[in-house]
Amino acid sequence: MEEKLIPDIVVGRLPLYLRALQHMTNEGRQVTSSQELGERLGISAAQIRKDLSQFGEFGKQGTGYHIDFLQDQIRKILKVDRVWSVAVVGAGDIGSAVAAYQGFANRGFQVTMLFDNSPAKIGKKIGNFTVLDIATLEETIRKEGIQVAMITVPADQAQAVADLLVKAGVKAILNYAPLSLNVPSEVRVQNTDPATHLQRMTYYLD
Amino acid sequence: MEEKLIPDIVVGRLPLYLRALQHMTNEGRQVTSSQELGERLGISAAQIRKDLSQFGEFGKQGTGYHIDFLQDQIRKILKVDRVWSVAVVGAGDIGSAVAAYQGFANRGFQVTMLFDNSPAKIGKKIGNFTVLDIATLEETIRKEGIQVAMITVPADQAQAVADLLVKAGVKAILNYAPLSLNVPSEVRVQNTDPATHLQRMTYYLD
DNA sequence: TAGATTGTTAATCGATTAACAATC
DNA sequence: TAGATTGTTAATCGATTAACAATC
Repeated sequence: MEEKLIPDIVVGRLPLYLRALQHMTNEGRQVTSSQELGERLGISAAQIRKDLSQFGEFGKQGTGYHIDFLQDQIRKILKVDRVWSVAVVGAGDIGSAVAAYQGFANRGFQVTMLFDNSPAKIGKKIGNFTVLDIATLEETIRKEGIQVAMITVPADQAQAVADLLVKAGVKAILNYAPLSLNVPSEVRVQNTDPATHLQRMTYYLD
Repeated sequence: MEEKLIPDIVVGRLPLYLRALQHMTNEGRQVTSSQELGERLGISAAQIRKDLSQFGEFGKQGTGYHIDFLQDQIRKILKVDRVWSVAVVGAGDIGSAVAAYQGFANRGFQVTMLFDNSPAKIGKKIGNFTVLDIATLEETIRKEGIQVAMITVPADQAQAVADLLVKAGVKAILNYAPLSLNVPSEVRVQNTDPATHLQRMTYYLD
């Protein structure tokens, strides 16, 4: 049923559109246009229309887009019209922070497990989570059918954790460790490394 | 002295090259090639050579690149051959975690200040930091000449904080709040929103 | 109707890759 | 020397933008 091949760069912009639309809903807005969306996001109106047109016709000439309707459509496209269970591996500062993060609500995700390998942490409470033993990760994740995980362990353990997650059936990994993970091509990885992000900006400073 | 205009997408890959080279150094390696780097990073060898050639000739035919030398060159290009002072605004879970993050060492950054607006936090110790009053932000950042900051406040306060940082002279912002910031064109922003990253991957799941 | 804005096509622009002479 | 790998050019590929007929 997936007819067309959509460029990944287009898929990558949809979450930004969705976020802006949710923001507009919070402001009590009903209708928007490609131009307004573009101004908010720093993206051209033509590009937004082109991106959306890959998936269907969601607007009306002369009027624009109904915000609620477009939101629903993008949620379906991105498959965040449901709640994905997320496992967090690594109960350090970052892992604890993302496990407690309030920002996943209404965006399609709920952290349901927090793993670590440290005997000092296993079994202890961190926020609402009881830290689980990483030795039980594969079995637990497979049993629950979890497909989404975040890696928040130190760099030297991240690849081993990734291997374990892949073995357990995880198909999408958000990696906070500062290195490039090696995974099979059917597994998606997104990296978020604060030093890398900052280094990308210092080039432009004096 | 900046002769050529370098595409931002090229600048964005340099931190990845640098990270891989640092990793190789840790493994005790001396020499690498565009092919090896490419395999590690999932980038074509041709692209790596092309990217590097924008800045100079760093390799030798038949041999490849001296890792230490190339690292030094990229550090200079990215201006991380020095240590940038970084201000963190927002002393919640995420702000506290990035303020304590060990991964900035040797990558050009040191968090030196942690701000918040909550009377319950101001003056208290969080890790090695005494939380500073956001009311003093502009003056303090300007006096110290800080150009790099991270925003880790809730979404509804992020734009106001960004405005304040820009007024204080900050030129590079790493934004953890889930919204698009509006800043003048001379200020760089990088966004990192876990829900957005995850939504970019669920499209490919079943 | 007049004005606004979509969806789409064609044109432009930019990025990636392939190929190879140069040379270590 | 023979083999390897660079830096660079030209070709290819893909993404963005401009423009406009369709139509609400």
